[in-house]
Amino acid sequence: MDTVRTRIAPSPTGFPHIGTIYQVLVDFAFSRQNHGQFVMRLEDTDRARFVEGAEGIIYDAFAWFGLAPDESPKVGGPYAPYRQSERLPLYRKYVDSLIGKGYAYHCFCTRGRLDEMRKTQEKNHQPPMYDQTCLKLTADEVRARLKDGIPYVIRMKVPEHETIAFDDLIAGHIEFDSDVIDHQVILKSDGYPTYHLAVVVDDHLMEISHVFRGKEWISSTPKHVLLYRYFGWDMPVHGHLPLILNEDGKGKLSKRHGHASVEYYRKGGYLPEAVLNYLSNIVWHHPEGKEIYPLAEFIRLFDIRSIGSQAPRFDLKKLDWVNGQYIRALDDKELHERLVAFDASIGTLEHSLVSRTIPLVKERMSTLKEYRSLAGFFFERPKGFERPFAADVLSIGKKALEMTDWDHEAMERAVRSASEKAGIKARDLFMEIRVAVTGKTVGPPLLESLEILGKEETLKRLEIGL
RNA sequence: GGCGCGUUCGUCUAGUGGCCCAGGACGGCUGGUUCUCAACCAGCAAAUCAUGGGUUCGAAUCCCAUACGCGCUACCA
Repeated sequence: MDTVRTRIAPSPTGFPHIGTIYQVLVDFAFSRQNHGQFVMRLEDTDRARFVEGAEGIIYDAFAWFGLAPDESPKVGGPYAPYRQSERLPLYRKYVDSLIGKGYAYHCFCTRGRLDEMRKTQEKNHQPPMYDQTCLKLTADEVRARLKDGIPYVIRMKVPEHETIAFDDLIAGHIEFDSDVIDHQVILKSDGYPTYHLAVVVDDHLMEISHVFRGKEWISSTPKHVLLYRYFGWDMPVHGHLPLILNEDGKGKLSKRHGHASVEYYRKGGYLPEAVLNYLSNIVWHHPEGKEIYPLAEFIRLFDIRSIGSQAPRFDLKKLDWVNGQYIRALDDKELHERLVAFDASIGTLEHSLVSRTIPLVKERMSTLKEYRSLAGFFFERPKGFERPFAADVLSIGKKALEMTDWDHEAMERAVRSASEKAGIKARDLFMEIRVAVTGKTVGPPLLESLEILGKEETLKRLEIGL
């Protein structure tokens, strides 16, 4: 069997989309499962949408998830260059061969004419497609226009009344009537190829064996089938992944929604392995019904053919749960390191103090971001209080704590006996102390927290409360 | 409008003709451990398997139609 080679081809148009990572996960896992390579190619043919610096951000994102490509513009590889903008002469050469074989032609139609044409088609309830005006041009007419310097694009021809079929690894057998396939532009007037030409040429030249991409591409695939046929090349196996929908199920996960961007998860305190695990659950179902499993297990067990075809919604609540599971599975030392890596300001806090707070807040966190709100009171006095407190009750607590040894078991005995003596519920007394010391009505176990806070600081805060 | 794909609890799903009066997870609710929250444990509610027709002794599972949803329909990817 030939080597398995998968590829991701992002466009440098901004922060990477979580859908890209979802694809990378499949590419990566499939290539590892089959002892192949995973390639990254930069699809920077759209100069209008190009964003400076986006390429670096893409590497960062991949690295954060631990899904680094084996070949890329950055690390190079035997099929360089991996940036499409550096492969322009190549596309030109293949386009010329297509023209030579009569599978593509020059089109001199202006944007204005094209827009006009589409408008009329829409008005007449016809499918908006190129009307093939320039297909009728004679060789001499083409030569003359070229000589006059009239701008042009190259379009691919499409046979009439033919069924174009392909077998999709995920979606199964798909057929299209060639009459609904447009004479797609394959080379733009600026000399850049469109996606359709570039993807076919590059996937072939880079010896990509398996193409995984979102299902939105399925309607374009017949064009690619045709192109492979025109070139006389074998087509790689294609697998179209189900789209991920927005939380409300209306439309595919879009950049309008903040959580479509990888940045959202990084800044939100999510662990990359948890996000990957969640993404794995979207694309695949564990045979034992497990929902939490490491990437290695996904790579070992997942079956590309078992992927469903329906588009799931993105469920942030479930991601939070998965993330919480991963946080709780971390040992305290590792969680500490992760917190510092996530938020450098946590690294400036007293190290041993942070260490002691971690066991208390760990099971209360679903994201790293929550550490600050959960443990903030250890490091600074509350700036406000969620509710006022009863001074008389509080003074009972203060007296009890003043006289006790400073370990939480002794403190508990002291607080309980004080509340009994005063005829108030212990839980009410706990609550008053909690609000005065932490500013909040909920939080980590009170007495253990006070033990860490220290007697002096605790009493000082109670004093202020009175 | 055309073409393509899809439709099982609120959400993600298991399920490929009898083992399903449909199982699991998230979320919700109730109770327990407990100083609160969280966590953990126990339990509850929640799907006439989109609808209508077939096929079959038997259908969530196969076929057809309808409805709805999503995707594509650019010199964007």
